[in-house]
Order: sequence, then structure tokens, then C-alpha cells
Amino acid sequence: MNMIDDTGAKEKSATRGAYLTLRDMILSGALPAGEKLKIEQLRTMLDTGASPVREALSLLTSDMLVERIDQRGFRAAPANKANFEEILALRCTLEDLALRQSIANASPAWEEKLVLAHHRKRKARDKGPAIFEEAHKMFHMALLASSGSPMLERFCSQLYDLNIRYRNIAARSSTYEQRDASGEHDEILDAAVQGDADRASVALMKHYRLTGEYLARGMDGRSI
Amino acid sequence: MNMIDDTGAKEKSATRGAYLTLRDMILSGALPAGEKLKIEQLRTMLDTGASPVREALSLLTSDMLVERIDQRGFRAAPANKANFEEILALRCTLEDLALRQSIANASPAWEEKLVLAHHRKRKARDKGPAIFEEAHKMFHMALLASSGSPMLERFCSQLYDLNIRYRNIAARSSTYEQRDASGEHDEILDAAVQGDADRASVALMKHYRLTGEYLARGMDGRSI
DNA sequence: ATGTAAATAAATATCGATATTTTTATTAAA
DNA sequence: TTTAATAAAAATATCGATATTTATTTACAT
Repeated sequence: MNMIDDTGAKEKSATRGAYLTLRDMILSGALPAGEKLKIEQLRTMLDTGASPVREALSLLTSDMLVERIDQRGFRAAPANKANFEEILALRCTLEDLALRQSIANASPAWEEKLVLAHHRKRKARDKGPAIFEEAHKMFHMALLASSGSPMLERFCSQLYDLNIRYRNIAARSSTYEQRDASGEHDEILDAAVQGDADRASVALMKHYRLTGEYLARGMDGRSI
Repeated sequence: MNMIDDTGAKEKSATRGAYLTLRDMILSGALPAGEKLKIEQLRTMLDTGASPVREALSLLTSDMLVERIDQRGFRAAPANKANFEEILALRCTLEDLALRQSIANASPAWEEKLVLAHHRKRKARDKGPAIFEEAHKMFHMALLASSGSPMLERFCSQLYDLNIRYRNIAARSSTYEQRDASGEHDEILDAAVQGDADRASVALMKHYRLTGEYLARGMDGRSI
């Protein structure tokens, strides 16, 4: 989200490495919500210096994955059902908007990008959860990619990541199983490529709300 | 925006001080859009170490006021008319939403807070631009303060700040004069307190769009 | 001239050590 | 006991120095 990687190469600065690892650990739940993030501890864990860790944490603050209290360090952002529902609601509003704009600006290049992302997502199904997660996000972001509003897309991307976190929290704290949403994705793709904004939006919202209910069940009555 | 100040006291960490100063310099245009931000230069300018400067810049990245390129440092976020118009459009959408939610959740406490913020903004008129700017923002944020969605409010606050920047850019690069929008504010306040969401929203949107046109004129044909 | 390659300069990123601040533990008084 | 004050420990924030990386200049060949 936050660090522009112009090369795409694997040579990563210590800060970027720390950023990616910590982000992953928070999204996956390895660093639980609300947990105090001690520099020294992370420093040894990531085998790097204090400066990269501090900078990575500062960066994660933008993503709303880490909270910072001046003079009192960092902690993983807290999680609770109210926050989850806020994210879901905001996500529906903003993605609805972005998707409609995207379809309104549809171009052949965008359609192709979208079809490609969908294809890759399907192929990624059995390449392990990390690969699939990446491809899944790519597909959803591709839907919004011609919205014409980079900031709106950025907000959506942020909210998407926050939701991943709740997905993992729910998976951990209950008998939650991955549901198969590929049919829903197909429907969204089809409507988007047809240029049918209403149908695409309805399908996307339904997709999010169904997932949302699913997750909410896994979270019920839990302290998270 | 980014650093939680639990005390409100003046004892600020070096990082927080650097953050506030740099933010101010970017919003005011003292650090022009697109400008390379060299650590050493800022370090001496702010009379502090490199670490606080780096962290402050990382934080400003969240506010979309600074861009970071791995291994190549920081620069003030670029500015152009397209970006300005994107901000305006997003702002209208998100604030419309937040304002309506806020009015829907209206409480006596919120109304009082709002009236107070409006009063303070009026009194601040002749206390210098910095004080007025602060009070003006407080009023606008107070309008949204009972939206029930902290994240939505955060997005609005971010966009508000980005708009301040363009206000200052326009002021600098043309014969732009501060227009008197107090009548518009009165109208918005009145509608909000009455609980008339439609009227409040229309007034708020009109307020933003008028300001927007005003600014756009000041920016026309300029490289900024 | 024009483009390429090596050498130099500048700037960034990182480390290790230290000063400050906050938190925890301990002791003394109400 | 509970509260308050103090001492000890832990953690954060910051500094100054150094290693890496990128940008610029210079020299050379086409």
C-alpha cells in the first residue's frame, strides 16, 4: 500500500522488508489485534535494526493496521465487531461508487486486464493460500481500476486489507471454513464486462455482504 | 491526523514536532508540491536528528502529503488540477454521506458541539489566519462528528487537509482572495441543527463547489 | 558532438550507543 | 489494606557515525 516499488525487483531495503513482513503478520493474525509491538522484540525477530522497524511501523500506521501513541510506542490496531461492520459498510459504499465509475470509463484495455486478473485468480486456487490471496485481491482491484480516482482506489485497497485481517481472525477463532465464492466472481466479471453497472454492483455487494455474514458468525460473542 | 496525542500538552517528541512543522510547511506551500525533501536539509532546518525527520516523513505519507520512493527518498506530493478535482469530487461524495449519517444520529451533545464550533469559528475571524484555519476545520469536522464511522471521518479529514493545500497554492499563484463564506456556514449549521439532512447536504455541497470553482480559476493554466 | 564508462560526490538507509520517558516493583505512611 | 512516594527496570526516542545506493561529473571513445 504505502511504499512505491518502482522496480518490482526483489532487492528490498530493510525498511521495505520489515514493512512487508509485519504487514503480513498483522493481516494473518500472527501479531494479534491490540498487541503491544515492542521495537526490541521485533528487531530481533526480523533480524534488523531499530530504525527500519520503527519506519515500517510508521508506514503501517497509514494502513490503519498499527496505532501509534507518542512516547509510548506502537500496537497492532484493535479489532472488534463494530469495527468490522464499519469496514464492511464503508467498503460497500466506496466500492459501489468505484465500480460504477470504472464501468462508466470502461475501455478495451481495462476489460482485458480484468479478464486476465480473473483467469489468474482461478488458476491460483491450488497454488497455496498466499498466492491465492494475492490474486484474489488483484481481481477485486482490477474491477475498480478504471474508476479514474486513484485516491478512491487507495481507500478501497486499504479497506480490503483490513477485511482480510478479519477474515483471518474469524478463521482462527471458530469453525469458519473458506466458502467457495467463485460463482459470485464469475457473475461480477460477466456483468462488468457487459458494462451492466447495476448488475455488477448488485453482485459485488451481495458478494461482500454474504462474506460479511459468514465472518460475523465466526466472530459472534468472541473477544477476538 | 496521524499521531494520537493523548495529553494535548505542549511537550512534544521531536518526531511529533517535525511532523507538525513539515505538515504545516507542505499545506502552506512553503515546501512546494513535487519538491525533493532532503533529510539533511530538513534536519538542519528543523534543528533535529535524521530519525525524527524520517519518521515524520513516513507519517506524512499516510496523509498523502508526501511520497516515498524506496531507496530514493521523499518528495512533497505533486499537485495538479486533475488531482484537485479528484479531491473535490471525493470530498463531496464522502462528506455528503458522513453528514447525512451524522444528522441521522443527531444527539443534543452533538448539536451543542456543533453550535460551539460554529461560534468559535466566527470569533476566530480576526485572530489570524492560522487560528481561523484551525477553527474552520473544526467546524467542518464537527458537522460529521456523529457519523458513527471514525474511518469515514478520517478520510474526510485527510481530504480536507489536501484541499487546504490547494487553497494555499491558488492563493499564491494568482489574484485569489479569500471569499466570505460565513453566510454559507450559517445556512449549513441551521439546516444541520434542524435535522434537515437534504438541505444541509445541498448547502454543504454548494459551499464546496463554489470554493472549488473559485480555486480552479486561480489555478487555470498554471503549472502550480 | 554524442553516447558510454569510470570516478567522484551526494544522499539515503542503517547501525549501535545513549538519553529520556514510561512502566513496574518496592517501600513507607495513612 | 490502600495510597503515595521512591527506586529500579524496561522500553521508547534520539543522536552521531558509517555503509550503501543513487546521482552527477569527468574522461574517453565513437
